[in-house]
Amino acid sequence: MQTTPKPKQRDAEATRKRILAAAKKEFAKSGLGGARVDDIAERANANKRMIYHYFGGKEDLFQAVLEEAYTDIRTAEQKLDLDRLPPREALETLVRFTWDYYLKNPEFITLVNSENLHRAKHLKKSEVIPVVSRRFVSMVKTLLDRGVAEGVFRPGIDETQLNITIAAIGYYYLTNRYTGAIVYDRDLMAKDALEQRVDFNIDTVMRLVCLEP
Amino acid sequence: MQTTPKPKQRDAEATRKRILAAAKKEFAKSGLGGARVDDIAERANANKRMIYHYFGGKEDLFQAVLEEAYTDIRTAEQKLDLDRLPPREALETLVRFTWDYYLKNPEFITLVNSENLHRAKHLKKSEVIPVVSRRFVSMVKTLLDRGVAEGVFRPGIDETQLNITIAAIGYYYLTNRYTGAIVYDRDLMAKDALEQRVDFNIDTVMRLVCLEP
Amino acid sequence: MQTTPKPKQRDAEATRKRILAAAKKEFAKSGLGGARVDDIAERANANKRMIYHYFGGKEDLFQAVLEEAYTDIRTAEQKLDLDRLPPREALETLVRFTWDYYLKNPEFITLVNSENLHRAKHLKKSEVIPVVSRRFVSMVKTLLDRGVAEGVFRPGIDETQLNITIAAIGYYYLTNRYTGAIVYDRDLMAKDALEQRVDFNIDTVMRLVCLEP
Amino acid sequence: MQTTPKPKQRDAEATRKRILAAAKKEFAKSGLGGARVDDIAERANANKRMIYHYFGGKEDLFQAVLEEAYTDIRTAEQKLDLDRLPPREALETLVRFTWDYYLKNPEFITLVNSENLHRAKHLKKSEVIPVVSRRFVSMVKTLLDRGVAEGVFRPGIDETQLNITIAAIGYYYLTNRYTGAIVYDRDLMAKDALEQRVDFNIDTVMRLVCLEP
DNA sequence: TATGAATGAGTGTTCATTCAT
DNA sequence: AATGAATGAACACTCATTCAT
Repeated sequence: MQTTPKPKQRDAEATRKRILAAAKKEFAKSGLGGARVDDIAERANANKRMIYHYFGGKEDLFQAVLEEAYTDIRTAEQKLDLDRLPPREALETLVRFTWDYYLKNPEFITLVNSENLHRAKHLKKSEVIPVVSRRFVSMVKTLLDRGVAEGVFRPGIDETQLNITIAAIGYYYLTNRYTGAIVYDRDLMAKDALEQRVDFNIDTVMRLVCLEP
Repeated sequence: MQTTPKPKQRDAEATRKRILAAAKKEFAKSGLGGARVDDIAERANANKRMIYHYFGGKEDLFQAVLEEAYTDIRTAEQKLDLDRLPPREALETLVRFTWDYYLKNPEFITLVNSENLHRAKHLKKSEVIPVVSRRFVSMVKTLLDRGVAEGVFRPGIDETQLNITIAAIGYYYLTNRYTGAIVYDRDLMAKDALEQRVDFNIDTVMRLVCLEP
Repeated sequence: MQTTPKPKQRDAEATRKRILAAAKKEFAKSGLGGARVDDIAERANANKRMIYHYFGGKEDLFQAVLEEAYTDIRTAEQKLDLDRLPPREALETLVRFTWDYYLKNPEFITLVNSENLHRAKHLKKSEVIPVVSRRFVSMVKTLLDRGVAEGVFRPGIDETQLNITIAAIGYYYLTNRYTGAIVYDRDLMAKDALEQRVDFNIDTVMRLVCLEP
Repeated sequence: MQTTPKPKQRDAEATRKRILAAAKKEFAKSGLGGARVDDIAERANANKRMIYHYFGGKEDLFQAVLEEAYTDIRTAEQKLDLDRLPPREALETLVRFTWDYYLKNPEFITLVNSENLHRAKHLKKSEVIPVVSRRFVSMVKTLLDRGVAEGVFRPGIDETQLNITIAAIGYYYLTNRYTGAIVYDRDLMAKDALEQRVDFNIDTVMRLVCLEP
């Protein structure tokens, strides 16, 4: 297993971060139940005992990983600064960003799947998730309102339904790429396949939202 | 735990079916790694040894469950008999069916997620999956061609991309309903929410595929 | 560690008994917290897993051991058949029996100490203990009443206080024999020391209970 | 957990005392094996490292606690100044004191039990215990001799047997109060129960020792 | 076909203790 | 003197699987 080097000794914050990063990878690879505390410690180049020292236990560590994962994507979305773009460009930017983010951060998808297998038990306990989520939803709501006001978006589109659809068409393709490769007998991760998919998704959303696609 | 009654003694086929049904529930609830062989045996009202007798082991049992799950949905799709309907009705029927099937068979989604966590390891070994999959893909391909020929569908739509999108917009909503409830601060499983979603999905697909939505 | 031979293979009841006997020794030697499940399994010549199979867990096993220990001493007391003896002989018999039992069954004392360290948590859950205890107390009560009626015992002696004192003067001597040996600078377990003690205890109780000691 | 305030920084002796007091409570609550070094440090409001600095280790700390506990009770006994009282009053005073001391210092009993579980391993290493013990035994011996000389005590009573009995009838009642409450189906720690017991104990000893009880 | 006892490798977690500052 | 990060051995307990009947 790939391990992160221990930069200096006795650096509490660094150890904590190494554990968190290692845990993200292991949880993404094997899920909450399948991940092994030993493996996380080994990958983090840390003593297993430190996991309990810093996080309390495996599930608390999983919650910390989840919170970080959600905070990261929500932060990146805010940085898109959609307000500066015309509605159509902003919408396309969001769809493409969502796709790219899932593609470059495959752990996010697996972590979310794992959390849903456990019925969002850990997310429910989180205090930070509702905060960042609200900001995200209102960002899209603002965009929709602006597009309607400017006469380019259809009115009456629910921002939650749209959010879910934008996520769904990228997320599903990637999370189910292994079974999908067999069912559709295709290499879904080939370069052209990925480009074809993101174009298809942008087209799907544009036709759904815009008055003149 | 709910157990299935043992109807008569020494009924080989019945025992096999009870085990399969129990395994589907347990695997759906906890994933491949999280499901317990003991629990499956208990739920099936069968001796644990029988699982090894009939299926070989936990992973073989999982493969059998998966194959059945895929065969079931593919069989149900064929029964839709889309050929008898005009293209637009056929397409809407397919979208609605997909949604309803996921809703009524929530195990399917969790099983597929679990299999993707394991990179389709078991599906790869299956001989029946490619057969039923091909039939499904060609069914949609036929529908698309028919719609184009009749001048109601846009030409050039890839049947795999469409299939994936139809699945995605239902599947994602349901598999991520627990985290979704928190992120969007809504009861995604309320009756109106479900109705609203299927309508939204049909609208999405119609706008994507039809020339005059 | 001394292990009990495994007489025949696949004898459920025998395995259960071997585990129970081994557990009694280990719990007596090290207390509930100090005893090791591995050591119990090894001593019982059984697989560790069997402990969980038959008893559920370490604490349940401890409770089973305790219940057996209490039932054993209470059963032995009933076999004294004090009713057939004149009151004074019966009383002396009881005091001597109590001493001898503690001496020959040193685990009993350590188990009870351990249970008291845990505030009788396990005894509280037991259903059998109250039953056998009541029978024991009423046995002594009957004896006291008979002695008073026959004019040989002082009236007004509380049977619980007497029971506790009879137990105390033997139990304390034996449970504290290690620190006692240092404090009193004597070998408290030498043959004469033991004989001297039981005589002293009988004398103590006789002077306490009888009208003419 | 209740912590002792840290009065000033860098007060070596105070830190040592806080640790000792905290250790006594934790060892009394959970025994030597069950007590946690972390908990002791936390309760003492001291750094865990200090325990090793001042005492060497957990077992050395336990020995220090034990030595203090024995020294305390022996010192308190000396303060009774039994020589100033007539023999019968002196004896009653001793019995009552022993009871009261156990009642007010319940840690003493649990510590002694714990030490006996470990076969007096730590007491054996102590140099102070034999000294204070000898003084205690000779105090009672002197009392017995005086009583005999004054014609109020029976001659020939062994001071060690008497000491053990005086301790036993109080100690056993209190250390086994949890199991006792279940066996005798009584609240052994109720105010009247305690008063009744000390009276019973004094009566027991008086009848044992005095010529005319 | 069916049963339930038995197994050994592993799980997350806890512990007393030591190291570096 | 004092701190808190770090360690490795152990701990109770669990698991899929096999054996004996």
